[in-house]
Parts: sequence; C-alpha cells; structure tokens
Amino acid sequence: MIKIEPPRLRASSDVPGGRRKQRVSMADVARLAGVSSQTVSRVANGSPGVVETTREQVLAAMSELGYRPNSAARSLRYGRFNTIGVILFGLSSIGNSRTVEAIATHAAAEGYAITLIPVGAPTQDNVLGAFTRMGELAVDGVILIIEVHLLDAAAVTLPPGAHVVVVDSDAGDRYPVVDTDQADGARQAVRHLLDLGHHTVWHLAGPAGSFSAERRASAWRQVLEEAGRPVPALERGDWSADSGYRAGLRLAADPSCTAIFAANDQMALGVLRALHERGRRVPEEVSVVGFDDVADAGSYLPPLTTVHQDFAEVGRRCVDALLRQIHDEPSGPGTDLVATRLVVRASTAAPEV
Amino acid sequence: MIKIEPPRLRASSDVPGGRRKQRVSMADVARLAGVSSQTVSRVANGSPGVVETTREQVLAAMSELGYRPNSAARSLRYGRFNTIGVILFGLSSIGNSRTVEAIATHAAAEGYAITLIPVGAPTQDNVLGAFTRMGELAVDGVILIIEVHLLDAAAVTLPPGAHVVVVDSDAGDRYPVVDTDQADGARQAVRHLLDLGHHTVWHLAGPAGSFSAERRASAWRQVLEEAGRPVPALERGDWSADSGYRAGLRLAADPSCTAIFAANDQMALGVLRALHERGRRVPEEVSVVGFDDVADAGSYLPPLTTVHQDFAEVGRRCVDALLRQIHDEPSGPGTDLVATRLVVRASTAAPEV
DNA sequence: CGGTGTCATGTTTACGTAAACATGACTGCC
DNA sequence: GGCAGTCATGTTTACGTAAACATGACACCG
Repeated sequence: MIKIEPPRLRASSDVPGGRRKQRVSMADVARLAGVSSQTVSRVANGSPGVVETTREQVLAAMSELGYRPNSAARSLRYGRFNTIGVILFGLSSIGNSRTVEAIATHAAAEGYAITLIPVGAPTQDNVLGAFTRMGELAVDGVILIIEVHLLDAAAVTLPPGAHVVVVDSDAGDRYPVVDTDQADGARQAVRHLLDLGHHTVWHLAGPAGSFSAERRASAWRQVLEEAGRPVPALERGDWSADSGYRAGLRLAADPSCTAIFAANDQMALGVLRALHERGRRVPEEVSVVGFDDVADAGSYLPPLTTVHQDFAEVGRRCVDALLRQIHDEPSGPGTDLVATRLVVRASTAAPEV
Repeated sequence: MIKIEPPRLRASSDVPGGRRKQRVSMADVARLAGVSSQTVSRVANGSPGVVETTREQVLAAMSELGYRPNSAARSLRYGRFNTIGVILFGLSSIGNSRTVEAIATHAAAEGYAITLIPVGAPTQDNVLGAFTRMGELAVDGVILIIEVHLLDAAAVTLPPGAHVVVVDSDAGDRYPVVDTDQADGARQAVRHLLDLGHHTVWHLAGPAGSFSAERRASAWRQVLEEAGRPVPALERGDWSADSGYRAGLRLAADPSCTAIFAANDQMALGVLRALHERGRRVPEEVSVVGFDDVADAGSYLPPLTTVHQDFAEVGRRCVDALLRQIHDEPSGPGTDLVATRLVVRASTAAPEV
C-alpha cells in the first residue's frame, strides 16, 4: 500500500521555535545518529571507510527522520544538475512525443532527468523567452526539437559552452544533429512506386518552413529526375489529416494521378478519405504511400504503405551525443542519420493497365 | 542570427591558475563592477535601493561577463525549485502527450518548469524507482498520470508533505484528482446511439487494469440498464487499433450488432477496418462511436462520431491544483471533472429497418 | 552645529552537501 | 616497546545566492 502522511501545516509547532524545519538535512541525521554530518554524507554516497555498525546507525536515523538528499545543494556542490532540457514547440506531433519519450527513458537510464521547455508558438518572443529562461534553468545541456531557422529569426545567444544537440534540422554545420534519414526514406517511397510501374509520383509535402518537409520533397524530386520522369506540381499541406484531405480532393480530380507520396501518415489518411469520397479505389486506381509509420497506419483503409521512422533510436542517439558533450568527450558538429525502412502494406499496387 | 561561441576546452588557460572558472558568479560581476556581490544580487532581483549609475555599471559587467544566475544556488537559498514533476508510463498514448503538453505550457506561464519522470513498465520496481528518485529530484510537487492502483501494488512511501495531484484515477479520497468526466462522456455516447433507434449498444472496452476503461464501461452498462435494454457481452481491447480490429471481426460476425461504442478512437479505427473488410457498411448497417476525438478522427472512413476530451483543460487544472497546494492554499482530496462533449460525424445513423 | 533620519552600499551568515585535510586509535613490525 | 602505517571519523571550507544586519555619507532640523 502507498503510504502518504498528511501534509503538515506550515505553522505547526513541531519544533520549540514554533517554525518547523522544512526539510531533514544531513545535520539532523548526524545529530540523531551521534556522528558527524560528513559520516552521513559518506553513508549516503556509499563511500568506503564507514564501519558497519556506524553505517547501520546512520541508516536507521535516516529512515526514522525520512531523510531525502537535497538535490539543490548537491547540484551547487557538484556544478551539475543531472538534467537535460528539451526545447520544443509542441508534443502534438506524433513524432515529437515519441522522440521525447525515448529521450526521457534513455536519459533516465543514464541518471538524467528531463526538463521540458515548451515554446508556445514559433514567434521570436517565445523562442527568445525560452532561451532566456534556459540560461537560468537547472540544465546541463539542451536538445532542440525545433526548426533551427526559426531560432535564427530570433536574435538569441546561447550561453558560451552550452551543450546542444539538434533534432530534425539542417544545422549540422554548427551543432551535432541527430535525425531520421529523411532523404533516404523518401527515396525508398518514391522508388517503390516507380518499381510498381507507375509512370510518375505526385507529392503532398509538409509546410514550407519545415526542414523535414523540404528534405522529403527534394528527395522525391531527385528520384523522379534521375529516372527521367516528369515532375508533377507539388501539393502542400500542414501535416494535418484535414490538409491531406483537401489536397487529396485536388489530386483525385486529376485522372492521370495514379501514385501519391504523402509527407506524413496523417496527410496520407486525409488523402485516402478524399480518394474514397471521389470513388477512386486504393490501391487499384491510385497508390498512396505515407511517412512515419504511426501506430495506426496498419489500420487505415486500406492499411497504409509507409516509411517507418525509428523515433526511439533518434531519442537515444540525442541523449548519447549530448552526454558525450557534457562529459567532454570529442564530438563536433555533424549529422547522425537514423535509417528508415519502407513498410509495404495494402495501399500500393501496380497501376491498372 | 543565433550566436554561439564554441565550447571552450576544459584545459584552457583563461585563468592564470590554468583552470578556467566554470561559471560566472555574482562575485565575478561584483569585482568587475567594483561593488559588492550583494549589490549585484539587488540588481539581479530588481530590489529597490540601488542608484541608477551603480545599476548600470552592474548591468554592464553582467553582460560583459555573460552572467547567468545559478539556479541551484537559488533553489538552495529559497528552498523551492520552481519545477513540477510529471510521473507517467509513456507519452505514446495520445491523451497523455496532450495532457503533458498542456501541463508544460500552463506551468511555464506560471514560471514553473516541467520534469518528466517516465516509468518504463508498470512493474513494482520501476514505480518504486521513480518515487525513490523523486525524493531526490528538484521538484516542488508531482502530477501523477498513472493508475494509482498500480502504485498501491508497490510499497511506496511518498515523502511526508509531498504535493501531489493525480490524473485519470479513482484516488479522489486520498489526493486531489483532475480527470475528464469519463462517465458522462460514455453516457452521451451510448444515449446518442439509443436515441438514433438502436435497440442496444455493444461496447469495446479498454484493458481491465485501466481506470478510465472501467469508468467508461460501467457508464455504458448503467445507461443500458436504466433504459431496460439487454447488455451484450463486453469486448476488451488494449487501446490499440489492432486490438480494435480483432474485436471488430468478432462483432462483425454477429448480425444483431448494429451499434458499437469503442472506448477510444484508435480501437474505433480498428473496428471500422474490420467492419469494412467484412462488408458491413458504416453507418448504414452498423454505427460506431469512439472516445477522445483525436485530431485524425474526422478523417477516418467514415469520419468518426466520438466523445471530445479537453486534454488542455485537464492539464491546466492539474497545474492550478498543484500550485494551490504548493502555495499552501486550501485544497484537499476530491475530484475535479472536466466536461466532455459528443462530436457527431458520419459514423452513426439510425439503424436500417 | 550637533543630532537624528534616510538611503546606498558593504559584511556576515545560512541554505545542504562533500572534498580536502586533520585527528586519534589501533595494528603490526623490528 | 616505540614508531610508522592504516583506518574510521571529525573539522574546515567552498559552491552561489540573498536575507539580515552593519556602516558610513549626507540632509534636514532645531
């Protein structure tokens, strides 16, 4: 059973002085155990050189008083916080939340906690505010899940010597970057459609400001050009299923369009809906490929062929790269790409003759 | 433009001693400005009683040295961290990530940062570990997004006087609880189907250990009983679309089943797929209602009628309730329910005659 | 012109921890 | 039996900040 003692009132008179001690310190434990506070510290940290009987007395005193180490004092002493900051715009994007989860899990395994620093909207003020606060935050390093060009728009100065790792961006010349191999994933998607026999592939891209949207779009274009195929006009959405639906209606109106590569699964879902409403059968008449491989993609109608991203691996590598910096191991700017793989389901097929 | 100075090497010789100072402290600023460190403190905190010329000297020295307050020292001094811990199993559930996002945003507005404390799997060891760590964490209070009965299984002791708020649980007798009004949402869903003329409603519930799954299921049962309708056997899934698909195949095999209430949208998606594969038309032959109103629900085939949860409001109220505790304002156990509303789309209709 | 106030600024101290150094007891060796 | 060495434990100090108290300069008053 969980045991929780009722919160004591601030004004209680546990202590003769009338004001109770807010917190149990090593000195309190030391007093009760009849040793010095340094001995308590040694016990708390498992340092050698404490005789078994003494150790037991101290442990008994600790549990009697309910001693908990004060991490503020520890951090002050060590100059480290054992905490990583994660700056992001929002968790609403599925990729972000999965990356953050992986970061949190992996960081916890390494003894680090995660502090979330959300910036509400990509306005200069908000970004600036997040960074100003960051300087004061109890953080040993920062992972940016944010389009760096948005930071560029804000005149922001990171504290010199700040440890930074960037996700999903093109800042590889200035910071270590960890990212999904967007270009290769997009190439796999487009080649898959061409291999099936489609003459060319339409693309529904993400918003113009997004790095990953640009990467996926340019890889799409490149594959088509290399294969000597015509490059249809680009459609743009905002990652949402609704925007995919609207673009899908436009694409459905073009009878020559038999293959669509959507820049994420949600937009692909919208495309599927639009094609269905317009009576264009998937995959018989039109093939659709997504990107991300969200948990639900296998349950779309039809189950979606898509590019699987390993968000967990991205999070893991972010933490590793950041910890390497924090521990002063060699690491400079450069981009670490995580492989993708195409998951073929039922939304793609050879075109009807 | 973002400006970042290259991280200096630990062994640099900025300082005659050979070891550079890790960080700029108030004392350094004070030395440069020719004042005492206390005056620097006064400037930093905007305390009155500093003459304009002095203030300017100090500010100049601060920016020259790139001074940043040390939050560890601040926390030690004040006994507060301005940080809220969030303990959860995972962000993969859509509701969780949206709640966390709202918590982070609202907390930031109140000057608090968020520390994520993930517990990998609901095992005793993991939960215990999270709480043991929590005692050492730099946190003023904790929001639990976790099934409390899982905590009960682990013999865990929260530090006395710990500030706690619980989401999505039945611990209202012991802690303040903030939650979506699960029961009312489920009632709206079931009544909607009955009002359309369905004789009864099948239910695809979430996993047995989940509080919200139980709440939704018992509200479903209650509405049927009150209306004097037969209560079909309960199907169970694990929240995933796949589990919804499997349950959907079973339900599709029963020709008397014309109305299904799935405990979340993802399972509803799986049900839609199963019905489609079995050739049962939605909503003409079978009506389906979900729960959550995820962003994509309007793009399912057909667009899903579902119960909208206001995750942002849940997050906001959690933070408010926790800050109230931290600031010693009156607040005891009890449950604060956030209203839901039924969003009618195209997956429900009157049964065919 | 001395006394009293006011105000800007400096000095001391405490927050909780742990490294570095100090002490004192006991062991073992010649 | 005395001395070096080892080992458990105690004492001092520093980490960066800010409250509490102290100081010293100047102004205004009778």
